[in-house]
Formats: sequence, structure tokens, C-alpha cells
Amino acid sequence: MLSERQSMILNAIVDDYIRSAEPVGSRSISKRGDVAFSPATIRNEMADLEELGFLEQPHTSAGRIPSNKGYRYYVDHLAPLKPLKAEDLKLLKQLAAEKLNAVEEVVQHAGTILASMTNYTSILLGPEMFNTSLKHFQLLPLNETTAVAIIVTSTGEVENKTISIPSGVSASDMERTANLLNAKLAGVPMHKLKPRIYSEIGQEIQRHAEHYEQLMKLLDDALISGKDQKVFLSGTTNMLIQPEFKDIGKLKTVLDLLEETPTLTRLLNSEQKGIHVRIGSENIHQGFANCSLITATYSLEGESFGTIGILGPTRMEYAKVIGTLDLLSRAMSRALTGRYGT
Amino acid sequence: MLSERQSMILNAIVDDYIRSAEPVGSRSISKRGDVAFSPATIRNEMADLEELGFLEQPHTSAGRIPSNKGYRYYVDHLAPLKPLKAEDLKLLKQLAAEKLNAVEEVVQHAGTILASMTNYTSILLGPEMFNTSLKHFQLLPLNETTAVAIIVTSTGEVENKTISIPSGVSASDMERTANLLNAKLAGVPMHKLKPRIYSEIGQEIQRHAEHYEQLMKLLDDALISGKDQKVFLSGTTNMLIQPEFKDIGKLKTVLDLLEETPTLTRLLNSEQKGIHVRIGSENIHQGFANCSLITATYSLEGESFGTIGILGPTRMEYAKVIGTLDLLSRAMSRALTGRYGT
DNA sequence: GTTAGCACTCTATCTGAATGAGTGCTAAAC
DNA sequence: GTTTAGCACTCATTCAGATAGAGTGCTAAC
Repeated sequence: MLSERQSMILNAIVDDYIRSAEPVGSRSISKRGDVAFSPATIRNEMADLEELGFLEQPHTSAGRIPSNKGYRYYVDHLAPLKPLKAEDLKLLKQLAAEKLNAVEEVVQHAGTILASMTNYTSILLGPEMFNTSLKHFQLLPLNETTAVAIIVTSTGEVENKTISIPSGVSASDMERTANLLNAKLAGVPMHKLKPRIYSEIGQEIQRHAEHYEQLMKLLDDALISGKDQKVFLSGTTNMLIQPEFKDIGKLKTVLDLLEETPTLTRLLNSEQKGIHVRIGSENIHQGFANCSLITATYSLEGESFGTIGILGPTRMEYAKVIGTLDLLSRAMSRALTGRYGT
Repeated sequence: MLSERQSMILNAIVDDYIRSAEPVGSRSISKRGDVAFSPATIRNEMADLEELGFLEQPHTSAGRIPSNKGYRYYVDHLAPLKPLKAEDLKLLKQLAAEKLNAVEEVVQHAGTILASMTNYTSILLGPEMFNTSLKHFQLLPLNETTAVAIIVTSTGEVENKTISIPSGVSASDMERTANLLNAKLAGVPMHKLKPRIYSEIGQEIQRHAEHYEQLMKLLDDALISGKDQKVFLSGTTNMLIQPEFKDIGKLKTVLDLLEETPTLTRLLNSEQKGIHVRIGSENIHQGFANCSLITATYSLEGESFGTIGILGPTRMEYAKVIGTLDLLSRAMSRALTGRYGT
């Protein structure tokens, strides 16, 4: 492992580089004050750190920049969790104070705040269906051929889907079916809905209405929606101000990826509870090779509920972002539990 | 006005510049073939055109580039409506063929196609509330303090809003109120909803339920939503490939503006029926000074319904975009009328 | 009215020199 | 043995000057 002094030097280099985005030289480290050795000594250590893979050198006569391994060490061992600035705390309090009714509004607003606090891009995943249950189901015919299916969840999320009515199915058939679902399945977790329909409701439908097959087909269509978590993006243009993305090509790669909702969902969903940091190539998608992603989960009454992420260049203000994310995820959990807890 | 020959030369210059993004010289015009004069003659005409304000010169020894006035003349007089390429037509047909139920899906999909066909950014405005009517209204209590209000329009759009229940209002109060609205106001145009509530429903509520004031307040809250048209963006990253936006500063100005939904709504809504071209400073917002916006409207049974826009640099392929937009707006109108027409 | 010819202008590109930040090594100091 | 001063060396960046090339405007000839 690294010696005390090596740690200090690595820490100083990462810190400086995060601020300046320029290779860090031995002299500037020596002058910082927190590493009281001469440039020559620091140079020797830097050579060692490079050999160990924690640092890289763009070219022979340049300073050093952290490698992914270097960032990883920095994050795992050193990052001192600075307390947030007063003005940032005020922004966070604002979230709690605002009178937001719908979960989606809370999530959306949290994303905006996060992006403006960090100057990076925020990616938030809305509530997982997994943890909400059915509040109300409705089938509303629009004309002879199409109808709208509306699902309301326990958290007040409304999903809707326009479907075509299978031939032969009447308005009263649909009404009866919807009533049946509400009577039998209100309160059932969303992810258990389909199995329950097949096991219980099917027979009931068969008894009460004609066109069993068609009605089941219709329900199948109606319940496909809402499967996917909603993705909220904020601060995408913050990517533009990062010097590592002054190259339009790299920028486009990242921005294009940010438009792909499924990619984002996959990216954020792969984390368990708590705060996680993925640095550069540790990211699943290789288009994010120059980026780091820090994620946290928020919850409703202890049940993990959704994910918050901050995407920025690998040269990211880890300490600040981790601190912010930690506070914000707690604030969100509190806000939601206060509103929708039993 | 311009002479025949001046027109030809202006046309050639704009055409060349749209392709190359580089100032156009007299020699290259002469070599194109369609203006059979020597460079010297063309130079004389170019000097005149510059004096008249149709052309600009970046510096003394460079070629000419079109001014906004030049583009305007090009668009108004010259742009020959080229027939679309076969592959593009196929893409358009695809839109008609796809089985899309909801209006929003049609709009969204049209935007994607448009962006990929033109390589610019598409901005589409969803249906105007103005032209849809109420299909169904519902109030669903979530717990003691909050409820979800759901509005379904004649086109199958579902708007929902979570609201807090004024104290004293009971579930049965809400149910009765919702039933009343459905009975009395189904089929009423959305924009007439509020006036009708005040004039007719108010008294009814007063007769049937307690807490008149609170219920009216609740309805007021519930109907605020859905006021704004939805904005669909596609191909924002196409801005990055335009050489005029290799300057990150300019790029950020435009991309930031694209995130401001109200600005976009205002921008697109200011047009009457048909196709319109706004060039550079003709745009309302001065952040779009380097851009041109081409808009078209789509309709349902002749009633103007929403707007489609293409945003690109002033150096835009006007002929192609206008042609595409014309076809697409017709295709959308057809698709919608086929599905939701009476 | 049109065009060839030519001087002139201005940008972009290349070259080479100077600058300076930073390293690695060696030898002396602690 | 550890630390540091000193020095030669490397490499990117910057700047000035030279050059090439694209394009113009003007004049005079056709």
C-alpha cells in the first residue's frame, strides 16, 4: 500500500488537478503548504506513484495527472467530506420547504437543484414500479376502436396508454372488467399485478363477460405501460463548460448517450442501496469513458425507491458531490415518507 | 429589384454557401456552369449585391456570404422545391404506417423522423387545449390530505395533477362534484371549461354539497394543469455538427434556450397557419440570432392543432426543409384526422 | 456590356527561435 | 539513509516573420 507521504502527495495532486484541469508539477505541490517537502523529494515520490499506476504523464516534460486508479484511491481513502456551503444548504432546505404534491415534481425539482449546485449533469430515476401498488384502474372508450387505460398508483402517479379495442368487446364489458380489477386488486403491488390477473381475475372475467380472450389481450396491452421508470435529466449543458469536452466529438458522444433513456435506466439501476462512485472505465458504457458517475438511492419508508445520479468528467469534485448527494437523497426520502408514508 | 442575372448569382452564392459553409468567390460561381459569365463580371455584380445588402464580406480578400436579407430573398423568390429523395419519402410513409394510438406518440415520432431526415433540431408542439374537449374528469383521493385530479380529453390525452384536499371536504363531496362535471360538461371544449364551471356548476355544487368555497378552490387547482402545450424536442445534438457552432459559447446559448420550454412555446405559437420561415434576427429571441426557424402547422379536420418547427443555422437547407415540413405536416394531419376525426 | 490582366489585400500556414514549465539524475548536506 | 540543491535535458506553447493562395477591385482592351 501507499506510505503516508505518498497518500498526501496523491491527494494533493488529485485535488489540484480537479481545480485546475492542468497537469500538476512538483513545485506547485511543494508550495501548497500541506506537503512540506522540496520539489525534488516530491518528484521522486511522483515517479514511484506513476510506476504504481496512480498517476499519468501526458508527455515527458509535463506535470502529472491522476489515472483512474488514482481517482479511485482518492475517493476510497482520502476524500474529506467537507461540510456544504451555507448557500448550498439553503437550496436544499428549499426543496423540503416547497409545497410539492406529486412525487414526480419532487424528483424533478431535486434534479434541477442538484445540477445547479454541482454544475454537473443530474440524472434521476423516478419511483420503481416495484414499490408502488395499484390505487385505481380505469378503461375509457374514446370511440369505437380506441380506448384509454389509466392506472393510478399509491403514490399518485398516473400512467396512461391509448389502446385499440379488440373487435367484439363492448363498453359494458370494459366497464365490468375495470370494476373487477379495482375491487380485487386495489392495493396490490404493481409488479404482482399481471400474475394476479392471470391466476384470479381470468376466471372471473370468464364468468361475467363474453370475449374472454379479447379482454385479456386488452388488459395485457394496457399494463405494458408504466413498466419503465421515468428519467429526469437536468443540467446537460453543464457538460459544455467542462474543458475536457471542448472537443465537440467527445461532447457529442456523451450528449447523444444522454438522450438514450434505456441506457440511462440501465446505468443507474445497476446499483444497490447507498452511495456509489463509478470512475471512467468502471462505467458500463464505454461512451462514458471520460466520465464519472456518482449515484445514491432514495427511499420511501426504508424501501429503496429510485436513484439519483450525477454525471461529470472523471476530474470531478468528488468530495462536494458525494456530500451533496448524501444530503439530498436523505432530504428526498424524508420529503416522500412525510407525504406518502403510512 | 434585382435583375435576372443578379438573382442567378445570388442564388448560386447562397446555394454554394449552404453546402460549404465557406465564403464563396467569383471564380467558383463562374465554374459552376449555371452562371455563364466570367469571374470579373460576376465580381462586379457581387459588389452591387453587397451594396444592396444581400451579401457580406468577412474581410477584404475573402469571398461573399449571404446576409439575412440575402437568405430572405433566396427563400422568397428562388428556392426551388426539390422533390424529396426516395429514402426520405420512405421514412415519411413509415410514420403513416406505424400503428400509433396516442396523439402524443404520433407527434413524438414525427419529431424524431424529422430530425433524422434533416440533421437539424426539431421542435414540435403538442395539441392545443383550445381544440380538444373534455372526455372525462375524475377526482381520486390518495389519503386524507391529497388527491389526484385526472382529465381525459377527446383525443385521449390524459393530464393529471396531484392536489391537496381543502380541509372539510369529504370523499363523497369530491365524488359528487366529479360526477356533476362529467354529466354537465362532457364534450365541452377545454378552454370553455372554467367559465362554464363558474356560471353553471357553481350553483349545482352549492345545492348538492357542503363546502362550496373549498370545492371550487379544489377545482381551480385541478384545472390549472394541462394549460400548457407539451413540447417535444428531437435532434438537439445535431446542433453540434454545424460548423457555426464549433464555438462552445454560442452553442451553449442555443442549447440552454432549447431547455426553456416556455420560450419554445412562445416561439412556435406566434405563427398562423401554413409554412413560415424566420431567419436570424427575425426570430423573437435574440439568442437565436444565428439560427433560422421554419415552422408549419398540423391540424385535425381543418382546425389548427399544433406546430412543427425545424431549428438550424441561418445557413440552412431551406428548400429541403420546407419540402419535408410541408409533406410531414400533411401526413400528420391525415394520420390524426383518420384516427380522431368524427 | 463583357472580360483579361494585374496590383493589392488579407488570411492561413509554415518555419524556426525563444520561453518556460517540468522532469530525472547526481552529488552534496543533513 | 533520507532529503535536497543543482543542472542538463525534454517538450509544449508562443511569437514573429516569411510564404502561399484565394479573392478582390480597377483599368484597359475587346
